[in-house]
Amino acid sequence: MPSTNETVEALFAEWAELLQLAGADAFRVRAYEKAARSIGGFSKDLRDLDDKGLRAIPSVGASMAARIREYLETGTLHELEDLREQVPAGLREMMRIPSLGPKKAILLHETLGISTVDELAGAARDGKLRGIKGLGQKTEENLLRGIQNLREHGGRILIDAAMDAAVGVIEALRGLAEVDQITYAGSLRRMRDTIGDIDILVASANAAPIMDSFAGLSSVKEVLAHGETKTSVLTDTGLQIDLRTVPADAWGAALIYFTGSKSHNIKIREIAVRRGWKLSEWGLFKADTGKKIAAETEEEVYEALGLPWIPPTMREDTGEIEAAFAGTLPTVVERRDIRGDLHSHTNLTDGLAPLEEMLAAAAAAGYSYYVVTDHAEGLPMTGMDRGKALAQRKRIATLQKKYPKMTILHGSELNIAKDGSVDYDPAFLAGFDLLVASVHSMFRLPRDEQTARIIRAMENPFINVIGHPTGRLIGRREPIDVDFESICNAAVRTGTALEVNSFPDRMDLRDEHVRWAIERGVTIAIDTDSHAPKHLEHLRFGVATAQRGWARKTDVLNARTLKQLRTFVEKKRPG
DNA sequence: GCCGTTTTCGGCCCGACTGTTTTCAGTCG
Repeated sequence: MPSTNETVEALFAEWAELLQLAGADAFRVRAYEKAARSIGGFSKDLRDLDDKGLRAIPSVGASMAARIREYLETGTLHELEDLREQVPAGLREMMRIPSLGPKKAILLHETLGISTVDELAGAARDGKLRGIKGLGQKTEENLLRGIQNLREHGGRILIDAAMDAAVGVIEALRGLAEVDQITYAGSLRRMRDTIGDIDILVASANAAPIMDSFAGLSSVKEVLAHGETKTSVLTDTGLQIDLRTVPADAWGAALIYFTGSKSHNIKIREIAVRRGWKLSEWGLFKADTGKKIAAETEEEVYEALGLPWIPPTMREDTGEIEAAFAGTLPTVVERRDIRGDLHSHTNLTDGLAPLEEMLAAAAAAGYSYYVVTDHAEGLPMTGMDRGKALAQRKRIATLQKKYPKMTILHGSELNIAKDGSVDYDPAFLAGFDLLVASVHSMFRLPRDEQTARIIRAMENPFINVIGHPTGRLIGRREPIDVDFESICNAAVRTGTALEVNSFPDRMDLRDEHVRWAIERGVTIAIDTDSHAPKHLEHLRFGVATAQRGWARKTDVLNARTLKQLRTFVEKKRPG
């Protein structure tokens, strides 16, 4: 469900790339990039803003505001259309190849007439790149390898796979005598829902042996760069891992730098520059004398800049720096705030483990309550029926005796039909403690129908949580098309929570939706949708997604006590 | 193209590494 803001963000980002390829001034390009990000992260719908409101968006001036207005009124951007005519679309595609930026793309286009990735691959194979100034044999090899890798792996991986790879490297290197500290940084530390490459940071006074060990790991297929403080490799699964080393006394500055995001870093560096300082991965220094001001910990560096420590998940330059200065940076929800899971399965339906094992895992996680929500009769493939549901409820009552500290609740994940109705009748629904309802089919309904369908489900007094609200499967299925604003309003009006599903290929709601939702007063539920005991560990991804959406503990239904949770359910039910 | 506890014009983040250079441009994060 691309919102207007997301659509305009994508258009401006494309505009920035096309400007680069048209040879425009670099600062002008950056202005478009900044505006794109700023619009994408803005919490009000562009359609609801007048010209003054548009210009209040950071990095949007008179010119950008006029263009946004043009798009809102005509559905098109005539200058962008002109640029598209001027610059072959294939050149943008070519810039996805590592080591190929706008300058080389232009050079290849102007000298050889190359305007697609395929043409480039052909030209490189035929040796046609030789002899062009600035391009040698090595460049030719790198481009061919880059194209192959792009075709085989095509970009980003899910966060759990990235985490496994990062932890693997860390475990392999942690034991080296030269390693003082080691951790992952980059988009993995910020917990974006997909990860492009992995950044590992090491504190050490003697980097060379670490670099060599890293380059020699058995999973390394190819060493892309091997310098004194930085080594980049490609693993056998096509994943790029960058290792950087810094002295221990620069750890904090380096961690900030390598955690990013890039735009967050740029903004705090600008703050440093305005004070006559210079911030880099080596520390915060006085620009004139080079005297060190701070470097050892993240807290010290932020404090020197006049800022509180900002959680990595919030470092996206979507207003966190301004909020930090104003003292309004929210204290975001933490893993330890979560008291239970509201969405889980067993092998009674499509889970992989029996009830006993799921409960044991939940108790081990320290939960004070846990809701078992197997699918309902509306999904025939699961073979569920009312008798089985009631039998499960009985078993739960028996098993409850084993868990004095954890209350086991009986729920179900209902299926939302095309018209918004769900499984079972009200009398049967009333027998459950808590109910999740989710879309499992008809993902391509028109926006009006899809929105009405979800809202009707929320109006059902027995439904407490909408599971994976947009239905996306990252890389495999687009989110359903709904009017998210209306969904949020209905969620607040009906007392229904929207789920942040922690499953790595869902992450749904996603970060931006969470931010929109909580700004509108929506209660969210951070669930794992576990189908096996080990899936309970995915909770941290959901918590991180909620943090990325600036959710506080008070915004989260399952950060509340059991009594408060029951009140939330009872308040909606009739009678 | 944006923006202003220096400014409505003249700035705009910083450093590592590669490749093809013989002093640096391009790319990346």
